[in-house]
Amino acid sequence: MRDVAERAGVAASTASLVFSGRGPVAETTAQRVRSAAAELGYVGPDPRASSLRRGRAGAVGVLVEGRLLQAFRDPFAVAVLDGLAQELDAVPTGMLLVAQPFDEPERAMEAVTGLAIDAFVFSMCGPTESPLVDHLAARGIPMAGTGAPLDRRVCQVLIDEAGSQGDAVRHLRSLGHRRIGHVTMPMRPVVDGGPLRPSDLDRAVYVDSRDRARGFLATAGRRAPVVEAVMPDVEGGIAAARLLLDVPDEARPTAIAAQSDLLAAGVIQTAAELGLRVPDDLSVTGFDGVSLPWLAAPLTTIDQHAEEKGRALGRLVARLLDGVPADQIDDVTIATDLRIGGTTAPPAH
Amino acid sequence: MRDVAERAGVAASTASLVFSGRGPVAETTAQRVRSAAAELGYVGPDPRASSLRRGRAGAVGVLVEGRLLQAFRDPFAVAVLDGLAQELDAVPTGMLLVAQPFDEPERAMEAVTGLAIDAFVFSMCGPTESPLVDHLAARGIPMAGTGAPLDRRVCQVLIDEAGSQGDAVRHLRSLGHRRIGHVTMPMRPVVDGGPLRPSDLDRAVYVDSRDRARGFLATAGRRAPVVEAVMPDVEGGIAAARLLLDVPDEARPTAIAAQSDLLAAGVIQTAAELGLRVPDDLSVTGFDGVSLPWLAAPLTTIDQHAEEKGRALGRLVARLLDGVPADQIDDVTIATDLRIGGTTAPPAH
DNA sequence: GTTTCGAGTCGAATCGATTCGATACTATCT
DNA sequence: AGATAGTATCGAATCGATTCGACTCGAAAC
Repeated sequence: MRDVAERAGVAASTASLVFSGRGPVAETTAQRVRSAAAELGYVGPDPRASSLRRGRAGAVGVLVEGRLLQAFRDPFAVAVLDGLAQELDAVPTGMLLVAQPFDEPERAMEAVTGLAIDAFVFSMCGPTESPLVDHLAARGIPMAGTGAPLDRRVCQVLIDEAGSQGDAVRHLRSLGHRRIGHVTMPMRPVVDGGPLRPSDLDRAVYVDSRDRARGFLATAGRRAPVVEAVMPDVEGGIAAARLLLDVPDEARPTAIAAQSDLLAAGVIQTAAELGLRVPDDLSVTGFDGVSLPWLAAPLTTIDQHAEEKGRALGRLVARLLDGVPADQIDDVTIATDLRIGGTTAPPAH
Repeated sequence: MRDVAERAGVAASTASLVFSGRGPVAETTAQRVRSAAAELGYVGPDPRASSLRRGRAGAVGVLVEGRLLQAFRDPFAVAVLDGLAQELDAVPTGMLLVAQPFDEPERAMEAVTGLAIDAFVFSMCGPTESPLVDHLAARGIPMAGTGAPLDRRVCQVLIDEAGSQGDAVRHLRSLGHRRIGHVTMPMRPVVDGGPLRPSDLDRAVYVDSRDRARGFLATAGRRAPVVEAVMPDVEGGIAAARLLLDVPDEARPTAIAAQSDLLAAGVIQTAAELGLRVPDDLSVTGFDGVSLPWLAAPLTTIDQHAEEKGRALGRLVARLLDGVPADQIDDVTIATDLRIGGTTAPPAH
């Protein structure tokens, strides 16, 4: 920029004003600077230097737990991210993906340590605690999340997990179902899956799965069968559903409430494999309210307005970037809606 | 850092050596510096300053065309990104998402202008040209892509689009199919969709869709019916398939080659709606080779090894970051494989 | 005819590290 | 003892902008 300024016959500070657009510059001077820049092939201030001086990097970190491939397999995760992107785009601020492998969480630390970011987002509900929080707090980087990590330094966008899951179960009960099963998402980064006892919930580190399971038990009864999926995807739903459905008729639930739409899709597929018709022989509810155009019938589900959730998160981040201290920002709660589709009906008998 | 150095009784340069780990420092000195840092609550060098001095930002830009929600709906896109992330994680380098809305492509320019990045990746095959290329080249930022933008300053990871699509068609022909239809991805950012004439291909800006269509026509015959989908997703496939299948029996193709697995899923769904059995009444091939666990039968498809493609891209980026000039790096071509599943069979009559 | 004002410009300080060459000191070898 | 090598540390220059207060100058106000 120094060269450009020299060539235009102005001080470097004036050239800076031309490029940044703040401060008064005569139009003729600006022209001269711009043409000097063009002649020298200068394409604008170096973002690195600009970022140092301004104290702004123009990007926020976004944590992705596990592998991208797996994290983004869920349309819900992507929808939240999309909403977040919409709001951040207006700031404007970029999104810097930070991977946190399940097997070596400290990798995320190393990555974050060297990254120039203005804020950090835990966009998916991950573990209740994270070493990142202390580090970021020490660096003065504000944080936002959706339920986790549980720390008052992290601003949250929440939903009523337990209550919403209860809504789904109440819908099933109102249809007449009494034997209702539950398929949960994993309760921690790596799980074996399989039947879950109520007491197991106390060791959960993923609050969303845990609280939904609690909501389920509170509404369906503490003896209702609960199975934890190994992964929160269709395959996970298939495997979990087999445990619930591949049993003698009299023991089989007449309805299954799954903790996500993807899991519900797996349940539906397993039902088909076992010759059970949905909703005639088995009612299925999901959770999330994402679009799954490949399902034959629209899913009965709890719509948690993923995109809006992401936007709310983005607005929180925008306020944090504006300098509002985290402790002056109230957590936001998004309302959820029971959306009745074609996968629930009264039980056959 | 100055304060930390002072407190530890060393020069700032020595403290820097302690934190960066390069250069010899006596263990006792290092200890002193570290404990001084701990006492002062210093958590390491400011990435912004470090980035300015070192000339490295520790992040690469990744272009996302359109909205995240839509771009990441395709597991193929995510798988490529995942492979990319794997390699970049080893560098290590973060991924900075840069959105390029269909309606205002210049937004991407503004975003990129202010971002500190060391390289740029066009991970999905986008338009043949992009204004970003000139800008990034001027800033000396190396670029890599998968087929687009077509510019010798952009290193490419490619597949044989036309030949691979031809493989799928040859498979169908070898089964005895003679009336074969084709469902293409969009040929430009915004399209109306619908029947496509061979001459339309000359106006395409997405090279992958175009070349696959050319490969199709070369193998299936230039009069074979081709329909362009409005979006490269399941819904797009459904709508396109209706145009091909909802016709009198004698005009209906006995097989459809889709340009992506998602489109193929849409074709299969439409077939079901119309009472056509797959593969008995209609054979369907996809393209990509991604995992779609919600499909009843495994799809016959062209596996283009998405994750490996992403990793190859990542390795290219790693070399560029190592300082190898773009013109010294040869384009990489990934081999594709025809993977025969349960959606193709000889025609009924 | 002075004062006041504001637009436009500039110089210098600053953001917070990294790096290079110089220097001091210790250990090893002849 | 003197040369040689190697280790540890330091000072100063540098990366490339941004920002603040000071300054100039012409026009408007009194």
